[in-house]
Amino acid sequence: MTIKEVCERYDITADTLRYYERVGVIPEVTRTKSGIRDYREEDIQWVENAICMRSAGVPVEMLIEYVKLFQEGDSTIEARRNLLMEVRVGVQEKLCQYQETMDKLNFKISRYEEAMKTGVLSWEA
Amino acid sequence: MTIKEVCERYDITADTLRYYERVGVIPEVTRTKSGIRDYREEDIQWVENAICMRSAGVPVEMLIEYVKLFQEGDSTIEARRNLLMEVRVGVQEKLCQYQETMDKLNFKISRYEEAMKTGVLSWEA
DNA sequence: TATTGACTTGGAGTTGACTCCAGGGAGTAT
DNA sequence: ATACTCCCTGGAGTCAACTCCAAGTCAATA
Repeated sequence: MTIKEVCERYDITADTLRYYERVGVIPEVTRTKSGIRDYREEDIQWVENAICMRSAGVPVEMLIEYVKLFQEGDSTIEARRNLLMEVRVGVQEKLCQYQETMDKLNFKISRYEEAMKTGVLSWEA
Repeated sequence: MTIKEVCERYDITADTLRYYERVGVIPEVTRTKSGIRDYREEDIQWVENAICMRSAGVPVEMLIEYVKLFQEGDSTIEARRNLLMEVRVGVQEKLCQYQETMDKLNFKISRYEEAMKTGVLSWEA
């Protein structure tokens, strides 16, 4: 799979994909003999993973750390699990904040709808 | 309430509070006659709101727009509701992505726990 | 009244995560 | 074999959102 196909499939730019590889958010991608990236199944799994984690705000730093540990082999299993658990704490916290904000937004919007129907606005902010 | 007290209460820096005010994420804060910020109930409501929205990744730009509309008065009620609905779409989308990432993390972590118990690792990434 | 510590401003600097670009190679269609 | 479109690299540039700083003011205490 060429870089372009991956871009289209995941709606991400080629620059970002190359950047991820360069800094180590994903391991080095398979290449053709002339040096062109040829994303195999495994490479794509890493790309998918990176996109998923980044979409939840997991810092690039942590993804790099994970890949590094992964490449060190089975002796880092526990360290990887610990890292994932640390990531999870952060994501869970953010998830709660997003939910709280959703609640607040729903409340505010309903007040606005009310105000628009009745013409009454008994509040601020 | 002094800026320091607000900082401590919301675990935010004074620089950030001043920045929010400067760019218009919150309206101008009440001052003492000598020009020192004295956060009143209403000011604090705005601060709380800003922190909540920012914690869900709502762009500063949108908060500024909201405050601007608010200050234009009742004629902008509908515009404000529309803005909030636009914000809600973004937050909802992010909320889903966070949930998806949580699921993935839980799955990965459980696989690691499994591997640590059994010593078997039949997977990658 | 002198020091201390918190407050003020405007502007410059930092950070994380991309995003763009110049200069050059490669593979296919005409 | 020329054009066209894609690909490559290393490095510089951009952007949002802070974060820091210098230089000065203010208020409470020794």
